[in-house]
Amino acid sequence: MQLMSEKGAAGGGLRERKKRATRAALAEAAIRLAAAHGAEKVTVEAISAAAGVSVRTFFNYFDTRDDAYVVIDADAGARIRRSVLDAPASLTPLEALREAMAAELAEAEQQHELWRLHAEVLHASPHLLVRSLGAHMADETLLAEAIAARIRPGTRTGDPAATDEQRREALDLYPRLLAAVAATAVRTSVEHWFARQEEAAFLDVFQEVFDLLAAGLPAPRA
Amino acid sequence: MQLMSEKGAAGGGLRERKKRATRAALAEAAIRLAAAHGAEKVTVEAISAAAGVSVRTFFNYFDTRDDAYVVIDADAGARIRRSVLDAPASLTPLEALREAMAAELAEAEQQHELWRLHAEVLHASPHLLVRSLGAHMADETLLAEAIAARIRPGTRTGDPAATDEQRREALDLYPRLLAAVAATAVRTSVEHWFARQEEAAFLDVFQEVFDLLAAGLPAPRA
DNA sequence: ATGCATCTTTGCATAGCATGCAACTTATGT
DNA sequence: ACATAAGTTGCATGCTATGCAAAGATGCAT
Repeated sequence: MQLMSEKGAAGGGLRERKKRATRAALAEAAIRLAAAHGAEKVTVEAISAAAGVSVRTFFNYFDTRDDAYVVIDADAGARIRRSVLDAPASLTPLEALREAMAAELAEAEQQHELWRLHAEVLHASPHLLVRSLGAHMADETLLAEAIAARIRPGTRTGDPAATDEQRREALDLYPRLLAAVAATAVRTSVEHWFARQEEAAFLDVFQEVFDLLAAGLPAPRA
Repeated sequence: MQLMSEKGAAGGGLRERKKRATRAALAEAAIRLAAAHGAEKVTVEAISAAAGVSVRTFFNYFDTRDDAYVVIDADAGARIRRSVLDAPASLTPLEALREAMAAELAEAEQQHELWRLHAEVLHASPHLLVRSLGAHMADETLLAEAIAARIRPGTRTGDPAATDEQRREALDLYPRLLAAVAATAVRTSVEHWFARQEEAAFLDVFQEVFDLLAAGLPAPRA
């Protein structure tokens, strides 16, 4: 019995592959239609038709229409957490976080077309940007756990039996704040970069944000 | 001609007062019903009936059902902005922000019952917490503008002719980040306080969060 | 007070989102 | 090949949300 199925990989039986294909087809159809006609104008019926499944099946994969717009890579959070845990001990938690997220974002930027379409769609309707935040909030709690585990190696992390409620209550203020601020850093970086694309590369903006945070948000040249 | 009508005050004609009353009645009915039966189980019909208006009228006041849950005090943002602008020049932007928000939160905490019901409802369904963030995001842009104006007094703020798009593009990274981080600070404080209500008063948690931010999120006792 | 202009509320019609259920089709394991 | 489990589909249903036009309430000038 292999330990495989990191569940983001390509393996699995025909069934799993088909499911992933269907989900991907729905997500991509949703984004392309949204980019073309505006997110609010696209009906679930249109998305389903473009992906070649019934409307009912769409709702087997996504709880709401908007979920199809915002869930890009369901495994990114897990990779970031592992990266935080595995980072050299010489790094501060904030530095480890910066490295982990920078690596992930650099990879995301490779898939240029989809990343760009996503940015466009989300930017076009703030409503979706908010949902995107929401999609990352469960991740945020898990990330806070990983940070806590890094600081205090005794802490157990990734316990599947724990409810979100329990996770939240067990957390100290510091890891919680760090995770929240990191998510905010990403969001702010994306917004600023998108507003001024000509002036700066995305990863540079991201680094500058973390520099500001590490410096305690000092008042700029008064 | 008085300078009055800070539009949160009690003044105004009968029409305005009635409108505010209706809106308040809807918001309060929504929160009470949500606290009692669960936010998702409450229909717009029930909220409208409890407030004594028609369903259609509900949608004249709120774009979506969930908006009724999250919009507590529509003028809080404006007060914070003014407070930031009026703060003594000796304070850093971060300090001015902390003072402004602490004052506002202290007042909110006075209205104990509603504040508490809100916290409960939002905490019970993360979905709404997300929408709450969204409701504050427009405010966030305005706040970033106010911060920019405080730093560079030449900057115009509160121009009603500017679109959100224009506002966003004009902003520097620093004020944008500061506004975003401040909003995150509030959210994190509320979450942590709610998870451990016995252990610490809310405003103390809030102060600690800002201390951590001002110190550059240093690694805790390793 | 009377009448007019403006704003607000309301019911009705309509479209789209979302869920439960039962029937049907397709993989998987033996 | 067979039985079981998993996935898909259509149908019925309820709720959210918007446009429109009629009716009601308010503000204002005379």
